Amino acid sequence: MPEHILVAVAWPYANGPRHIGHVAGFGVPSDIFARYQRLRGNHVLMVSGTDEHGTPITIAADKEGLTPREVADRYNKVIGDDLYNLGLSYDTFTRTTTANHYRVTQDLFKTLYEHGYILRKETLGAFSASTGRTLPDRYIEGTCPICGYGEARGDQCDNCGNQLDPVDLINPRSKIDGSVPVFKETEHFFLDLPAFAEQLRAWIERQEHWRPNVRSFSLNFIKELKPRAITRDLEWGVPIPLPEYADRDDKKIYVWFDAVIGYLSASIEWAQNRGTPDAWREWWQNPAARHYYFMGKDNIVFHTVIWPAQLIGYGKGGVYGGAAVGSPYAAPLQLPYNVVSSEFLTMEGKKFSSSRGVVIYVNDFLSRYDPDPLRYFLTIAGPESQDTDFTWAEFVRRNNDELVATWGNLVNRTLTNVYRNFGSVPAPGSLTPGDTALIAAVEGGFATIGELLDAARFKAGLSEAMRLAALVNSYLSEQEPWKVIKSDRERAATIWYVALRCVASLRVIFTPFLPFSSQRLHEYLGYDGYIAGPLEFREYTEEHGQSHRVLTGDYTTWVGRWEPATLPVGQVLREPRPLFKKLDEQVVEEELARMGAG
RNA sequence: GUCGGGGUAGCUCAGCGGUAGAGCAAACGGCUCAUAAUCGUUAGGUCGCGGGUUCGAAUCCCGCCUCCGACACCA
Repeated sequence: MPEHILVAVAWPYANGPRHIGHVAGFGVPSDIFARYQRLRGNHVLMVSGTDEHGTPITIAADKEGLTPREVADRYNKVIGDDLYNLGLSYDTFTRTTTANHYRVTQDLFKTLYEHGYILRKETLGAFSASTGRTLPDRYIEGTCPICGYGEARGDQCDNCGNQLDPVDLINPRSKIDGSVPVFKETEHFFLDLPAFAEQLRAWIERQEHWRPNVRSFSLNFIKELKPRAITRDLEWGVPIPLPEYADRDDKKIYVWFDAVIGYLSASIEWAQNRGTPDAWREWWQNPAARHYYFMGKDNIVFHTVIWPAQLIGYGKGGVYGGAAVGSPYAAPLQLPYNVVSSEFLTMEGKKFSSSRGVVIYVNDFLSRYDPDPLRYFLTIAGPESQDTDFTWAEFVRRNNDELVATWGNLVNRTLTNVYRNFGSVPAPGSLTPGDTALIAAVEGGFATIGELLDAARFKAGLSEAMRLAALVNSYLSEQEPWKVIKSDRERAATIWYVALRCVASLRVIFTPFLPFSSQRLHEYLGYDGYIAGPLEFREYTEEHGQSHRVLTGDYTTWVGRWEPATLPVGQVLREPRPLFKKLDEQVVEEELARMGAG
């Protein structure tokens, strides 16, 4: 029976282009998972969007002489294009500046406030004397009151490591323009996390299927919960939905509070856009639905503690918590089923840093290389369970010696031989025990690799798929059908049939990992339709007349099934071409020189 | 500083209580259908250091060295 699976992907922040470390953490793993679940026949809803509020966007806007909205527009487009070009199959990739998102965010805020889970408190905040804007602690520097270090930050001294309060800095100044900050009392709203501590602890303890680091980190985190500020003195954000703040433009909901709500608001938008406004409830109010969240390790507590607290506190309240007329679903909004966090990717041994030129942007990468080799590398050598290193030498090697040599070559030698000698799927004679053993081994991959993907073990899944491909190469070397065909055409036809049938099944197995090349293989083998087709952008206009672009696709028409391929004898093959390109070793030096120059 | 995660073959990584693994690189051999691709064999590690628990530890515990993260207004 098909299940409802929500694939909730971290929202990339729209203050600049994203680098390959970002998509390694949230993008590629979530897409492998979603594509696999669709092949299984499950009802997948994969949502995300660009995260467009917060101080870093306003700072980027000041720097570039633009409005925050213009910055968000620019990078929403860049990031959306990147995800499209990588083949990340979102059902809805939207943005946090839609009217829909504002509406949902304000409903959650208002409902939590009415339920008593949002507290008001006066705090001392730092403001820039020149612009009047809030200065986040980390944008203030001065002399450390403890060790005397001259360039301590407002939140922490990098010299002695002590946590600081910006009020205590000697000679504080703004890191942005050098002016002396002004400190004044300001009211803020706090999410009462301690109120949820016991429920959260009990809930997290039950999640034994979570990765151990995610679970223990979260349990540790909730030992010392304090109310957490969810508003900021900032003009760029979702307005606070209380009458006394209706006319004020200096205080907004904090970006983190609204960004996680995006998972819900994007689901609602998806349902609205396809003309079935209540369809999102099949995922959010269906107790049997499972929600998987994908993100980098820096985001864990937002998804295991803060967002669940928001959902628990919202309960069955508000506009979206209750039952819809005629809907069979009335349960409270679903909590995460699994929170899959990745570690970090480093670059030639160093931490990514755009300011220091240690960076490879997705769009730059894809302007010179194909998406599947990048997806391959980020899966087989990605930061799934620990930090891993990207080097150009390793990328070229993985591409040439693994992807091209093992899988690409198996496909190419099989298709080329069959196409040339038979033109269509040859009729096999009787199969030997060796033939059936190979077929059984490859087809067993649907069970073993399926289990690995269900458990979000993508690296192990892809390794196993590669092992199966190598098995078929080994079979061909042993059987030598190119020799056999000279004396026994029927036996040669049988060998090629066996190899081709294995390739046809591997085509399905590789689809979640390598959708672009799998689609081409699908066509070469003579199949019709999409096993992994194109994505599309659609433009939607909201009630206030503003429109925005959504990345989506018509995935229900795709034809793949996560099961051994049927390969009809006589199916006519299309002329094959190599699936992947071998890269020249020179690429390594060129890319390193490019990075040095940038 | 506090908390957490790493340190395993030349390289990149898996294993996480029961005789040390994979891929690549290296050496040798086979094949020549295939993008000079492939297949087989061999070699290669006192599993960061020092203690401890255990019949038995890379795997659990303690200490140390080292690298990397998180630590509320950095998404």
